[in-house]
Amino acid sequence: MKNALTFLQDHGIQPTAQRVAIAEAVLDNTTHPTAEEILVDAQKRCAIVSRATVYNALKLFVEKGMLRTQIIREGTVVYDPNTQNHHHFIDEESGTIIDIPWDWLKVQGKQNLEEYDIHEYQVILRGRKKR
Amino acid sequence: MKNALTFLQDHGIQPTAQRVAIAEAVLDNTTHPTAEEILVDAQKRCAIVSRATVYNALKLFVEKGMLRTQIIREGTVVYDPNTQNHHHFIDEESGTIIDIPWDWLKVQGKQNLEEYDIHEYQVILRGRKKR
DNA sequence: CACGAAATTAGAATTAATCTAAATCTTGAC
DNA sequence: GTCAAGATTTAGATTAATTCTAATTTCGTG
Ligand SMILES: [Mn+2]
Ligand SMILES: [Mn+2]
Ligand SMILES: [Zn+2]
Ligand SMILES: [Zn+2]
Repeated sequence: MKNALTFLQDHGIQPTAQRVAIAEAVLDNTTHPTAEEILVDAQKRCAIVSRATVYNALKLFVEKGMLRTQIIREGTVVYDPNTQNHHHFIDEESGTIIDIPWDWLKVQGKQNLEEYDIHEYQVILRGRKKR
Repeated sequence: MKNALTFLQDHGIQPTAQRVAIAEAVLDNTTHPTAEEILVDAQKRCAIVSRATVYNALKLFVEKGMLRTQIIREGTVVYDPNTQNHHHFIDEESGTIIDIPWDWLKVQGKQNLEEYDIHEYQVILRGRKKR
């Protein structure tokens, strides 16, 4: 369980009440929430937080490397507190996005991509989670 | 070079002038165009085509298996006439999306995903194309 | 030709995200 | 302690992708 206040300070971010509430809403959240979902959660943490502030703060958190965005859902960006390399499984029934540990999968054949300078990659899997 | 008229008929789609223009705009287009880009292209092919018809037709083409959508660009869906399994490389400078042949890469370790029923997957690579 | 179904359309509506410009905090220099 | 400069927050306007609506046009068939 990450301490939001410490986490903000460690990333050189001025910790305001709003930013702490937003950080708490997203840092331990493994569901890959949208900005709107983070807004709703942050507002429950008894702070006065506007939509604009949530967008501003999330953009800042991404710039500072606290979070990443993932382009994985149609129509909306999702935020990911897992900044390590990892893959994603998307449940086609529910839309749930699940982290897959980096070392569960091995991608071979990248020597075929000599003309490409690869900065990062991931496997995106779609299907149904059993049971 | 695919014949748009024949292609529509083969997929059981009534070939109207608008649909032919839209199909011509997208079928040989390897750039992963957006609906808006397809609209502009289709309108050049001297047909009267509205934005609503482009969205209607693209949705139909996807339902009929002529095209796929890819969730790969922020803020907008892109259309892909390549319906075979393949991977994608995204040039971070230009935003260009490039098809990577399926057999260039091998994903190993899927036995770690026994709890998941995988319907499809792809590798998404980001970086810079050299030269 | 006539008629019902299919297709097309302009524009309204919806939604995610960004922008604007004013109000409110912080902070550090004095 | 005071206060200006800069940082932060905000409501509401704006933009952009997409969908919806309801009216019009076109098509296929008898
Ligand atoms: Mn979500
Ligand atoms: Mn494009
Ligand atoms: Zn993730
Ligand atoms: Zn493709």
